[in-house]
Amino acid sequence: MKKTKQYSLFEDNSGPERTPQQPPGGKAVQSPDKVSAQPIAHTGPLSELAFDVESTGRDPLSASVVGISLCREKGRAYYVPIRHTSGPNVHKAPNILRPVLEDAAIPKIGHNLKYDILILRQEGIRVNGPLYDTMLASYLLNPNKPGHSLEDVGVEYLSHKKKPFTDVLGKRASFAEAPVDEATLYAAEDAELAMELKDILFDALKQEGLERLYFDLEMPLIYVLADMEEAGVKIDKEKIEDLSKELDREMEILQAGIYRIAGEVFNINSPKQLCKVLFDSLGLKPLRKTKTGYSTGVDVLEELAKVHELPREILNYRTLHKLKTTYADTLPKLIHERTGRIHTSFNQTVTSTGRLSSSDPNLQNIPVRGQWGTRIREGFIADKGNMLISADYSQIELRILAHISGDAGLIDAFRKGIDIHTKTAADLFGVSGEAVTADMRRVAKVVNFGIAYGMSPYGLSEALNISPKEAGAYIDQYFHKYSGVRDYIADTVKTAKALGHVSTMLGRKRPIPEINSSNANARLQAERLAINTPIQGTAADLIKTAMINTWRKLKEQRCESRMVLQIHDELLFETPEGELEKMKALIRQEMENALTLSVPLKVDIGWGKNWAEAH
DNA sequence: GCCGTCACG
DNA sequence: ACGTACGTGACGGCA
Repeated sequence: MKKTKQYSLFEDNSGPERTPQQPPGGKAVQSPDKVSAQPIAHTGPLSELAFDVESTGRDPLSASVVGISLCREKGRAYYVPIRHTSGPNVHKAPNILRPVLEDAAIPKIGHNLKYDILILRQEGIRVNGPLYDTMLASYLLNPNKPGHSLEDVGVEYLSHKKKPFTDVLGKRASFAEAPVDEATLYAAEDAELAMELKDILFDALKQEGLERLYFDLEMPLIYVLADMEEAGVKIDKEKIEDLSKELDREMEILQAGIYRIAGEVFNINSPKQLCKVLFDSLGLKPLRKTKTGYSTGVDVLEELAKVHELPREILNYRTLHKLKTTYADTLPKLIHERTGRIHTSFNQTVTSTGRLSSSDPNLQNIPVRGQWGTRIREGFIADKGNMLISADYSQIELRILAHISGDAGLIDAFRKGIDIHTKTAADLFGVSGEAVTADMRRVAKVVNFGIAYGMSPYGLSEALNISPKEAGAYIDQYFHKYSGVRDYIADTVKTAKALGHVSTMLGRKRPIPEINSSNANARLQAERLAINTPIQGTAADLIKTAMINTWRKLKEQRCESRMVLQIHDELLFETPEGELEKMKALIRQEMENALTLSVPLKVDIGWGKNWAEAH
């Protein structure tokens, strides 16, 4: 269907006519200081539009739009000031841009579009349509890179160094205070750069077979993540603050005990001072070194706890300190003044495997273990009249291992719904399923996890506190019983050596540069990455697919339920109580059928007034 | 700004 | 002989 709608972006000519400036050297960045100054879409349908938003502040839920830079063809970028000037056009600008940005038929080009989308929502503009995000394109082309800023990508693909932001900012408090002509030169550069990068990067995506992954998965996910970030999650401020005080009292007691046992007062949080106390004053044996001294990590202190009472108390203190400083003290301060909720950022271009990450704050590492973990999760609550639903994939990585390895025994076990750790234990110890003891199952569970990480006999021996020889025997027995897994690992490493990269089920690629290294350690490390990445990455592909499908269903069916968090194999929803039953069925349907594997997918669903109940 | 440590999957 | 399980982010200490 051919698009017939036409836009005259700046047909409102109520402002004074102005001749666009042509900067020296003919650099085609033009600087109208009024919205009406320069029509850039005066004829014909707009086939695509690169844009970039300049805003006040870094919080996309509070920042206002200072101006929007636009580019519809290479070499002609414009800046539309919105907060820079006063006058009749200032308030019209968003209204003139809205029909273009909201038109689902017009593709939008930009770098980190989720951010611009969220800021534009503060102006009441809801961006729609296909998104060509150059940051995501760069990420898919090489997820190993440490960063994908517009600066990074511009330098790599166009050898283009951006004008430093500090140049335009100078000593000014905000971009909005910069003279419009200066602001234009800076702002329009971003839109133009994204426009230029788009063709290069999207040609490369096609070349690399990453187009489907981009257009079917990562691009639609932008809208899902924007909604999740905007929704945020509610916490019970008083409950968490009370918890902080309680943790403080507990820590006081532990601290006093530690000083008494140690016979001196010192900073328990200083590994350096702790080393002096443990290894000098008390004369305990250091078990392991770090780059800077002796290790006081949890495994060392666990071992030392067998011969002295202090290490156990240090561990207890550290647990409370961690929970207090990272969660109990911090979360209440992050409640957004406008929404009353906590809003994380889901980062789509960070991990090497395809997973998301969460930051500012990280809501993917909220404590779950122990009584204190439960207490903190009780502080994550549903809004009035709502419930939280937690839906998590059961044994997802092992199911994916079963699928991609094609191992007959593993596939058979999952198809029959057999407890996989019990089954592995029976195979490792040569007993029947009924004869598997709790301890045998514990060992099998560690082996199952280790397999997906490419573990060594030594690694397993450390995890199980057994000898490397025994550990090696378990591994040999595992591969004897699960020869499909053994062959998968061998094939994956071989393929990685030949191609220099590994792939997930949906074609996501991760370069493994050290796979043929002459340095044995680097090579072995690379082999572990090669083994693990297709598993972890396919799990990421799967849950991202489920997120998009579920989100679309929620829209289609006009549900009020919202997806609020993703924690790698779990989705958290906030649901009006009246939608609870419908949602449980919908979520299960979408998550269990997101991809078709040779084994069934199983999703465990819980619900409640808070995250502890729902989990 | 790095390091060690530890919260999560 | 070697170091030793995959992926993250945030905190306090210290230079």
